[in-house]
Amino acid sequence: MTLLTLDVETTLNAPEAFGLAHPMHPFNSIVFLGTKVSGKDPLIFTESFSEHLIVAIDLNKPDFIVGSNMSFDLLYLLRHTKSLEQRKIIQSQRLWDIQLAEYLLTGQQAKWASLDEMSIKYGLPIKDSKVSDYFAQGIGSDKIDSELIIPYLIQDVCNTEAIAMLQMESATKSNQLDLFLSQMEALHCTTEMMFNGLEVDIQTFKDYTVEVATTYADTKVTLEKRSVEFGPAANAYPITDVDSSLQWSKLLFGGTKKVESKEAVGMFKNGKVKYKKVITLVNTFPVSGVIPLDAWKSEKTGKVSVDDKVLSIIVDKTKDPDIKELVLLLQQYREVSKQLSTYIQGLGKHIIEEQETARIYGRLNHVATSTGRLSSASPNLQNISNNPIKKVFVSRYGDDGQLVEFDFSQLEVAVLAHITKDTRLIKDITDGNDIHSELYRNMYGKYPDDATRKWFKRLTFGLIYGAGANTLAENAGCSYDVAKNFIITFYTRYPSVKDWHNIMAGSADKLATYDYVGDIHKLSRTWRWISETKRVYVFSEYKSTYSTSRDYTFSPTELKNYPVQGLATGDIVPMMLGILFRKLIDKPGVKLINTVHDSIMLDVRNDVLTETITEVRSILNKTHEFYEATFGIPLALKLNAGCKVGKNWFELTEI
DNA sequence: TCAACAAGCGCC
DNA sequence: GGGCGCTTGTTGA
Repeated sequence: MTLLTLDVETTLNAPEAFGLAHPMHPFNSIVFLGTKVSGKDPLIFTESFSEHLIVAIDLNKPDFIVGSNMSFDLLYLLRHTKSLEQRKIIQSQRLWDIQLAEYLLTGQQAKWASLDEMSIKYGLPIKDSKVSDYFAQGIGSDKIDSELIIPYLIQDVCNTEAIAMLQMESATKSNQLDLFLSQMEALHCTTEMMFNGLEVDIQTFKDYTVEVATTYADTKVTLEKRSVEFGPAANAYPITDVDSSLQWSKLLFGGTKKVESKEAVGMFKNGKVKYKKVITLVNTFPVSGVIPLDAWKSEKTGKVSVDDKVLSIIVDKTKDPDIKELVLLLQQYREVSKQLSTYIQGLGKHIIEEQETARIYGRLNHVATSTGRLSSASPNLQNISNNPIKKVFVSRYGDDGQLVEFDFSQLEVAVLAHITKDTRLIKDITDGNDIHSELYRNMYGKYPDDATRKWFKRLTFGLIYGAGANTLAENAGCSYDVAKNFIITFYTRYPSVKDWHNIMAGSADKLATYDYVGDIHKLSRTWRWISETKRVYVFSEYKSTYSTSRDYTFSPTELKNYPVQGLATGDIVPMMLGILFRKLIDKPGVKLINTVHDSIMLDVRNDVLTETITEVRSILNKTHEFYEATFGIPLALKLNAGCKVGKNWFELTEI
């Protein structure tokens, strides 16, 4: 086994808003590259970084390139390459990221494990903190004495290599290598996506900014005016900040306000009365006229929620037209304010303009979630509103290209069918039956219309996520009896789903053990469950909300959902990301640019559009074959992917 | 003054 | 009901 371990030290020149070390920022570059080949001494390079790496690959033919949080290093190295050929050599290698490996080995418990943390765990010497202190102060490697940084870098690569060796041994023992290798391929893919970034149309962005900012300003002024004018009761809580949910709660549902008054406490020698400022708490009048449910009250603060759901209930129930108008206005304000601050200003901060391009380079994280899903940050490109803001994301090829989005159809339901092996659910999905409509018919004897189906879907998803009848009713806005009846209908139609839910709950209770923290055992138990892909899930007991016989219980929702979410969007989608990466990386005019849980987005030049869509579709429709080839287990049903194409992310049409 | 927490809300 | 990340206001050291 030959490992080629690497670590880069870089400048920290990007503006604060980007994160000083942003690997795609033009102000940043590598200062030192440290490499180590198994059995040899480490080497330090101060120039021609990618060339040196390529020479090392060529000479040593490593089995793996090893690093910690490798996408960081790889993005720098890819940026430093001078040709596509050089990039291909780096990207042809297999990877072993010790941070990702640690995350998988610990059942997603070690999130963002640092090299220091791992060094301690694996019994290795940890480094002097002087260099880390400089980094913490925003001083880049170019400004640090190389006498100081070189030993630091050498120790890093040595520890990284040693950790990788121990992890490989461990992963082999636990039979997890298939999963690890698949996940490392996915890491290559997401690194490529981060490298490519998303092209932004600056003019569209500016126009949309003006539009939303205007609406925002108008709405805010009106809302402020109305909230001040408003006062059927003299002691209603005064709104001084329309962004404060606390103030709205006190206005709508009552609370306390501080009232300042003067109190005579005696007399000065000159005969004047001596006063003291006194602050008294006064109860304020609840203007909404709606009695809040206990469920709306925060457990920790006792505050009554004024989220959108509660506001809608007030709008429905209130008899006072002024209240209704005020609350509707608040809902409008909340919406436009979210758009402006999170999406317009938030995205704007991340645009990097260079020569002819304007791009957003977000981060796709592999070590952030409990289920193995990917997450996205800086900015989060997985929660962009489905509204015209998405028009700003366009093809980098301009009029000569299109954005293409592939979506797995009802992925989590299909994966539930696979896990539970429920024959009816497998048949429904395979035959293309709409499970929501079928369940509705089972319950009511007829098929639903479109609006009814849309409402009814919430019940299906709620159940898959593990909700009980109470929460189901609350969330879907139906009676407890309807929710209860739905659960019976679902479990009757798909009995193996019921069995599996019961088995998970029963096994957790039966097989859980008390872990030790130091030498004291924890009050709550832990259950480690290993999936067929050998991904480990860790379930812990929580303090019961209800007063049951036991103080701590497992969350049934976690037990029901982790395995489904994990297999679907933690194992299967990343596996396909890795496969697509290998198939598409050599193709001119095709760029992998983003993934949102069950979807994969490409930027494609028009001259290769048709062939690319045909190829990707055919690959994704063979997901079951890749699954069996990767994990040695047949998938109980075929997965299907849809495809949408368009000039921008908002205007995509199904093809 | 700053960091942590809470509320709220966007996506799958 | 599950999983995230970002923005704003609040709170408390």
